[in-house]
Amino acid sequence: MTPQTILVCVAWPYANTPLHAGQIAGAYLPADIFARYHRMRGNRVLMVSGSDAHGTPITVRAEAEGTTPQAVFERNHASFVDTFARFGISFDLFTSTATVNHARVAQDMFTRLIEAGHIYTAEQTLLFDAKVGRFLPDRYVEGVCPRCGYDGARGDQCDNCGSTLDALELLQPRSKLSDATPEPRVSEHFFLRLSAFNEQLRTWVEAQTHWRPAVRNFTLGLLREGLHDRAITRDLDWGVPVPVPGFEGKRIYVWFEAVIGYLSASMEWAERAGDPEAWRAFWEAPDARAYYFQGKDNVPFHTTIWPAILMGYGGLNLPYDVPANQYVTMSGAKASSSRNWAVWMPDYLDRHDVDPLRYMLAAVMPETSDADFTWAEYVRRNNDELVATWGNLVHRVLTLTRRHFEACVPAPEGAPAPASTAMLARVDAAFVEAGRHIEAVQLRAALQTAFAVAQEANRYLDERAPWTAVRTDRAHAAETLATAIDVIAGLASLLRPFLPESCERAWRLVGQADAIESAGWTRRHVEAGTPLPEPAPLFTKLDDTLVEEEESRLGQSS
RNA sequence: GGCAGGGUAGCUCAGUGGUAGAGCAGGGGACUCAUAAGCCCUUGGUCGGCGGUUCAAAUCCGCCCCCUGCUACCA
Repeated sequence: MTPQTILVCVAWPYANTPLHAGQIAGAYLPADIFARYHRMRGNRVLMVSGSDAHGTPITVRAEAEGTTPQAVFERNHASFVDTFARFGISFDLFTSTATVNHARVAQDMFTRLIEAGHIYTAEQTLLFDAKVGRFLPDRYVEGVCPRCGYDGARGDQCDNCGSTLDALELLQPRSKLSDATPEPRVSEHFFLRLSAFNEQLRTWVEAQTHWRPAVRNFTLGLLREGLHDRAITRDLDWGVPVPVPGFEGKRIYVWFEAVIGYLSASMEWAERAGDPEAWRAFWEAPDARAYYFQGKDNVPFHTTIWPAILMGYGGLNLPYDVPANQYVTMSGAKASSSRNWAVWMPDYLDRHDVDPLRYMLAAVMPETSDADFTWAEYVRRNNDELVATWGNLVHRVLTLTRRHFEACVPAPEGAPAPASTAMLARVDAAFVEAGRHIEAVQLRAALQTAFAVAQEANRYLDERAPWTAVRTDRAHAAETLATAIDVIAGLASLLRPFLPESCERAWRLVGQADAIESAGWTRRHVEAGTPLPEPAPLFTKLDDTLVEEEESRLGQSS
């Protein structure tokens, strides 16, 4: 089979707070599992993302802290890089939108879209906060709702009556940044002619029948209503400068500029790899596929705006799939930075192992609906599933083999038992089935497929009872244990996209010295006579007191 | 309000026309290699509500209720 070319694009985290487990489950973990699988298959994979350095919330946060946007960005970017490294998110490049390269690529795209007539200028009346000297996004204006009189409506919407508002309509408006009364000012901005792409997008999306229903239907809904042209520049000083004379004080707006990061990061990767043209294989080859992993809040940007930009620019591949996840809630409530309602990744990684969380998040991955994270469920899944089903399988087989067969893989005599042949066939079938699930980005199902094999292997062992057979029929026990070791080697590969660290250890425990991925996406046969090291448990059983300790951290001000 | 997704066993969820499923929790049992793990059996559900189509509906249609998200200048 000829290798496929797979571009794995992952949402650009906003560099104003550290990452929490919900973001990991929404985009980074599924992307990583998907990329690791395709690499094991021998496919050509490029997985990129980076920190989104720009945008008003970063400047607001910098002011609140008495520091600079640059400092806020740098601190959180360093935190992201550290989290991904420790959590095993295997980016080929994790960069940022603060690079010279990114600014150049974004400006080039901006310029080319102007030349092609897809971007035009128009005047806009916006609210301006004279006290902080800044134009205000609608969300940063509060006031009295003109519909219901509620005092506390935001510039975009009234939470009391649900009306969609225009910030200019608010009575007694006040700036959330300074409490000043904002004043309307006229400013000239660039607009992306999204409306012109509406029908082209609709035809395209209708053909994407492999997309998740939530993503496709939602997008078709947007297109049915009709896209509006959007302003893509802002009166800010933090961001990528508008590359047009007379607009020196303005910046390209983040959502237009950040999605271009997928392309600029691919180019940066190619440059660093010493082959500056290497990105083209992922972006220009007709059979290359691009997958965009992210949370549901980012769907419109990846199914309408970014494709429209690509259509306008020309010559680059549109997304093949946008497997957006729903949200992971924390003990029933939406994750929130301000209320400290989240599992913060740097904290988690300081206190716990990586794979139990990767397992938990993959097992409840919110592929079709929101999923809930509780520490009780985390402990249960660790103890009942990782430790008891998979870890114990490895441990019982290896301790038994070590004790009775001189710490080497036993040599079976004669033809294998039908039950053993069936067991190995089950493992082989699981590679096909799990692979099919992963390629369809149904990762929960793929993990279940692998775990069903571990359960089956425990059943197989109980039926064959090698601990009894070893006293009466040594050849029978030898054959069973040799088979079980092959099953473990297979499971180590099957589970490795999900649990890279512990699968690496399992691989060593069955006497393998090479890299686990060199076996590819197949079961490796472990040769008779292979020496086995002293077995050590793959996972640690957790105490229930952990639940209380961790839950007490939720909602506390840190 | 509009749009989208979801509402199935105590919990977490699978199941898109043909006699309701899995894991965990609860109950019982045989075993003993293993981190008292694993294995077998079992209790448990008017599939959100009402109506309709059909020989047959968790599944298709209509209305309603509840949860989540989006609603375009937060990204």
